[in-house]
Amino acid sequence: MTKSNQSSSLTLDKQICFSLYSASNAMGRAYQPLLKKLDLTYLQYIVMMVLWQYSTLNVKELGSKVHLDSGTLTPLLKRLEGKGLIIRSRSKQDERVRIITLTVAGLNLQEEAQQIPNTMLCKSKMSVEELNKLKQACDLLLDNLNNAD
Amino acid sequence: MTKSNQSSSLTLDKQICFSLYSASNAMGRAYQPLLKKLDLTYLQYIVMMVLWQYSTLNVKELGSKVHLDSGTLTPLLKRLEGKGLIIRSRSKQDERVRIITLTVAGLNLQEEAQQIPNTMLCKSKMSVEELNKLKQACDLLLDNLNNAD
DNA sequence: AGCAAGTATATTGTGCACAATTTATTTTTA
DNA sequence: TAAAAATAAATTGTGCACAATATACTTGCT
Repeated sequence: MTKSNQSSSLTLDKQICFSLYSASNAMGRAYQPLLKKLDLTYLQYIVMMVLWQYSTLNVKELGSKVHLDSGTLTPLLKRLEGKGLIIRSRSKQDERVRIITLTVAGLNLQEEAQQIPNTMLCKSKMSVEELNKLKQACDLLLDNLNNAD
Repeated sequence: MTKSNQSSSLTLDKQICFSLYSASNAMGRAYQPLLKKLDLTYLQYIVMMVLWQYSTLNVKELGSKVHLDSGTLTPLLKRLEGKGLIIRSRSKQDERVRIITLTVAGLNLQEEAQQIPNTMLCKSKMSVEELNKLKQACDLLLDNLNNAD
């Protein structure tokens, strides 16, 4: 009576999460040469994208959109401020709240980013249909894990 | 003639890669309470899993299995050695090569990890079929990005 | 043999992620 | 209205990821 070689055995090739993790790392590496031209990291690019869409947000609103907290965002936002892409001001109504606003330079950077999604689509060598199925599965998993029992 | 609201517009909800990235982060967070009992991080758990399967490997072989290089693995392996789970010896034939071997304590840890895959399966609230499709899509994407033009 | 090229691992430096704690401010409630 | 609870953001400390470089050793070439 042995426990090995069952369906849930501890071998790397059966680990769904490890495939997810490796694909996510590979994705980050694939973005890097494209983002180098904009002098952004992947997460900085994501945060800029949120700001291109919403113009102004506080740290909590931003964090809920990107699923990250101030421990990650505060130093990142300081770096974006250092590059002159955003301004970190405080709310007059509630002094606890940091308001993040795009600068003109930050807004103008959007133009340089226009080609990135299509370039990444090509790199993936997958169809839009396949990728959308992948996205839906990831979104479902994220939801299920975040709303745990 | 505006560029906004095209199919490849720069909005977060259309980013497949961001869903992948967020799901991968959420996965790591979900593992953490389970791995805390073994005093392992997610990547340490993955490396131990490879060693439970192969018993002994050098850094390059290990790196090719987990898709990571010595910059990530060397400090991680030193930590596992510090916990008494592995031994980092050198090859007699080729002094450049580090040979990683399980200790008895490292081998015995496998038993405590047996329930983790099933616990994670429950947390995902997804079917094995859905998860396998997700895994296949991730594996394909990883392959396509790694074997770039 | 001697040296150039190649290989395996280690090191360095930057930037996430995240848990845990702290600080500052606001709101609630006794 | 003063203390308690709640909230927003910042800080601290650990451990990845990864590019770039360095070190040490081995192999191939002449």
